[in-house]
Amino acid sequence: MKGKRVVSPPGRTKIINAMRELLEERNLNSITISDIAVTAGVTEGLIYKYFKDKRDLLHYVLKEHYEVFLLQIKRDLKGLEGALNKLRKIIWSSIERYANHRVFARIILLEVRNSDEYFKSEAYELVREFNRIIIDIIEQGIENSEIRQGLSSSYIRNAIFGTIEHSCMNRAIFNEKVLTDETAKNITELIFNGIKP
Amino acid sequence: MKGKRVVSPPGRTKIINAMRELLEERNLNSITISDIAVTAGVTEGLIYKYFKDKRDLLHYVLKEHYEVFLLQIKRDLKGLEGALNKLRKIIWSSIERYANHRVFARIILLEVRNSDEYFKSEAYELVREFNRIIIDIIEQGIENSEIRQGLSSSYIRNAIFGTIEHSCMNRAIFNEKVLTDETAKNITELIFNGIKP
DNA sequence: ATTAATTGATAAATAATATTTACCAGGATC
DNA sequence: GATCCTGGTAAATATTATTTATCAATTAAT
Repeated sequence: MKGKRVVSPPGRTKIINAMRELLEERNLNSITISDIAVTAGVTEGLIYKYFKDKRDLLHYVLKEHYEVFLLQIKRDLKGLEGALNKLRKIIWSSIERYANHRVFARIILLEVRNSDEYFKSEAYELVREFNRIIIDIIEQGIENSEIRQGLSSSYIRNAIFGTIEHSCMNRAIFNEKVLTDETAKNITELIFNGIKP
Repeated sequence: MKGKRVVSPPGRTKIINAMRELLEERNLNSITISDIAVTAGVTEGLIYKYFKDKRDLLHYVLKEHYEVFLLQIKRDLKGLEGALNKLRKIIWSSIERYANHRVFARIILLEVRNSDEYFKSEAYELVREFNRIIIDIIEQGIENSEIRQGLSSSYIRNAIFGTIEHSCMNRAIFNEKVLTDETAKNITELIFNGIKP
């Protein structure tokens, strides 16, 4: 019954899991192809069977993470009314994601943005999709006067995500705990005060 | 007359300049030791005479940049009164720095934070010094009621620098122009609204 | 002034990593 | 039963980073 390619071959799965496992503790640069192969229990060559190179694998891991994140975000927004309510939810959910998934935080905050290939990757496509969702909400908020006019939507987005990312950076770098609720509350309050009409 | 080690040997200077030149256009990962040596017109071995490895050289380049940045910031603050006035100046100066120095922006926003050695480097020491200056100003602002209470100083700092960094990220990545004055104005307005009592 | 140390630099060897290639075994296919 | 995918291996090769041995020109010391 199972379609054309529902399950990925065992070796491939082991490689992906090995990469995740290694990224939990170390940064990309210190992880070698050989490390990945040993951790996965496969041969180095197999990695190149399924991925172009180390970064390609990295982008794939990010893509998987981002897919579930985006799905969660979309579900979170269902049934909510009002731009600010939606933004509040997105802020909380984003922080919660970084707080509970160090690998996700590390990849996106520290590892991908310094390579050209990332911006051609499927993972980046998902990031852009998320970005469009945010921008739409902000513009809707400006339209119905929940958010004051005169500030371009991209500044507001930068403020929201810049603040979130900075607040979660030490989580990614030093494995410091992030208090999701408190952080979300403070950031939301600060930003909402800043953008209210 | 010249002191113990005022001038660095020509080869060393050429290496540092080569690294700066290459970082103007490409990311660290795509720059090889050989690239640096060729650009500098020296042999590869010489690089290891003066620097532990590629990252050590990167940190040195950042340190040089940060020294002049910090000096400028300190001068900027002279004669200013009031926490908000000082913060406004720091925001403008930081944006201006990123806007006019792509190498500086690239190194600090994209290249260093994913390695452990960075956090032991002299460059990072300077970053911490800057950070202390900011935190002091914010706390002083809270004390004399220019800034409202109840928000911890580190949240405010995260908001300020997260927003700035996010706003300058596309400058570092895609070499997009940053409109310093406009960006500074918008960010300042947004943040100050967010933190006023 | 002559020798010894230090300094700035090179060229070549070695080590570490990444990547490609050739090959193999076990199904599915026909 | 021959053929052809598929998932996989092992070994060769390429690329990049790093170390070592050496040298000429100063500088310092006798």
